[in-house]
Amino acid sequence: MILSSIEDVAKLVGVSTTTVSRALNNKSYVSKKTKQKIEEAVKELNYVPNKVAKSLSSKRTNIVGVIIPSIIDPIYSEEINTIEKVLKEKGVRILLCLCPRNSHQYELELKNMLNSYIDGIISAVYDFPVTMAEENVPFVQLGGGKVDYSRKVNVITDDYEVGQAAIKLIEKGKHKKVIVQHGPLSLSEEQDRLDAIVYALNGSEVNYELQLVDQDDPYGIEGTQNLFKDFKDFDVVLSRNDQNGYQVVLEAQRRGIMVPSELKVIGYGGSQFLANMNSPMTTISINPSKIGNKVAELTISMLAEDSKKKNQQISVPISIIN
Amino acid sequence: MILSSIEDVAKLVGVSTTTVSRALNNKSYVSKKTKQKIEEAVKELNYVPNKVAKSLSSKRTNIVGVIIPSIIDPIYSEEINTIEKVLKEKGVRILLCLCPRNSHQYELELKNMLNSYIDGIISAVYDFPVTMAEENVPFVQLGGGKVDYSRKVNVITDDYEVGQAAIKLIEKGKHKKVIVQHGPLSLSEEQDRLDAIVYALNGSEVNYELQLVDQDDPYGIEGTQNLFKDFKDFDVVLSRNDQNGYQVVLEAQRRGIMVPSELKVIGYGGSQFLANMNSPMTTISINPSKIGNKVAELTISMLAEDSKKKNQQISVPISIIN
DNA sequence: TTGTATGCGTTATCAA
DNA sequence: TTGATAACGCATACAA
Repeated sequence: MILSSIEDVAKLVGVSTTTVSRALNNKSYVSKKTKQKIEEAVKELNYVPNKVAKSLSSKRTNIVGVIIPSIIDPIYSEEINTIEKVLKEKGVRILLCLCPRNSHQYELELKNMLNSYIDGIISAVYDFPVTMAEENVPFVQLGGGKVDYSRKVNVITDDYEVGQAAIKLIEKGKHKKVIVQHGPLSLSEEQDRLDAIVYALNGSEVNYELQLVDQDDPYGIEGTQNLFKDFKDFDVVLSRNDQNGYQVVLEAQRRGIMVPSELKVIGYGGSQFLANMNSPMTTISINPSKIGNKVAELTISMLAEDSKKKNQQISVPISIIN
Repeated sequence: MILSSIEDVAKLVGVSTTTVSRALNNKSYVSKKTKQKIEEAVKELNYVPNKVAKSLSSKRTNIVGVIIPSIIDPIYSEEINTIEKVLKEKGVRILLCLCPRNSHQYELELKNMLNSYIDGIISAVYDFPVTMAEENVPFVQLGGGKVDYSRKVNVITDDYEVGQAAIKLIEKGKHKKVIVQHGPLSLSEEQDRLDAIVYALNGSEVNYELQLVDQDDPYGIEGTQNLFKDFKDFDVVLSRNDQNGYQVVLEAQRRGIMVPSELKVIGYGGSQFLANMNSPMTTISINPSKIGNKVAELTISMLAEDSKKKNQQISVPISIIN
């Protein structure tokens, strides 16, 4: 494809590229006459400024990298959906990068993004110490359950709140045994949330057991099989996410177990997608759209200020979906 | 953030930038000695080549723009998931752009992407005549039901197949009335698929009615309400997508209608996400992961060949999920 | 095997 | 109000 450059426009009008640049960017004074001529030439040549060149000069791309572990998970879909829309309004676009939580791929991805096309990073993958690379870019941590002061900006869901919500949903003395599902505890996010939940459960004398569920089980199928295979006599499941909760409900129904009367299933997530599935579980919603909104706002302000000093830790309140 | 440039490396080693460039890109011969020195300097300075500069010079970004109407829809999530992974292996990254099907936003988005950061476009939004802009970029049409020869590369689901599959699922003479859901017919994709289905239904003397469902009803809630409000005595629903199908099943169950014995619900889509929801509907799966794979492959080959001449229209077969 | 000069398209600085 | 020149960081043609 042959594209016209600013020089083509300049030649056509008979001015310098400087003048064209000024006219198009409304910098300093350009006479109305030449400005008009330039605009005509732009149309005639179908000229569009080359953003790569612009970026090389300005050191700005108006692109942010977004790193998430999965786009299949409706929580992330919903967050990304909001983030993209809000950022777009501000002329910021997103470079999407899928990266497992615990892999060394992350460092590569990060390094790849740095010194490249991005003005900042939004990442839901943060289970690593802050690297030097990361340190020098506007970085927004998307999600997590504990404020991480080593990172400049976090938008989290307070694990303590989650624990307290869980204990409120589990009426004391009424249940025999709670199964608490969790992902691999090598991931700080998993460990933190589990800690908060266990803390809450211990505080209210509830009998519970832990179930480790695999990371690579996006639909909660395997976790559910194992739940019913490995555990007995439970009447509450605090599932790792709504997908797992949904499957637990399905399996319970297959086995003729009434939900929630005989088995209470508590989900975690609260994406609109699963909320509309009408599963008889109760869900602790992290309000993904709100999180997305906050993340986008903070990203915008970080980019605008061009000062990486301002630390902000924001916790988006949870809510309960029945 | 202060980044080191190729010149910093060159100075440190005491060679020219040309030599450094050659050493790092393995072009022509560089003595082992200097090469080693350069590598050390790179490490010391934590040098990473600036991709923007690289792109300005090479006219290549290794980024493709991906335009889809929604990331909430699991069909697109699943496609994007595959596309991102396959492209990543080849060093290609994706700029994600959400854009409604029928809005004029599309032209803006397209223009915005052109002359900017992308080597090509993958788009599930194609309900417009081919614009001049689009014409000059490697363009892959993601989805659709009819080969569109005006576009260079399509990966589609053959509407005819869909119609034939539908008619096979609707046993002749056994059903009273089929409701065929469809989106706004101003969208060619909707019109084409409906045509194919109607053609199939007419050919087998099945009684049917059409229901227009809103585009902005991502979970199929409203469409389902209207279905039961506006139509009577139907015993098959050919839903617009799995989300609608799922909701129809839910509402039927609420009303005490047995699915599928009293009401047969046929979904369309076949994302793993919904397939795992265990809804008693039958789904015509377009096999989104396969589509994503094909799209990614074709994209890679288009970019590699750097020749936009080769037209390819590929139809990914459907399958039935029970 | 290495270096010089030039170009990629734009913006900013300094002059006129 | 306009223009010449340098700079952004890298790659390549041409020389040496």
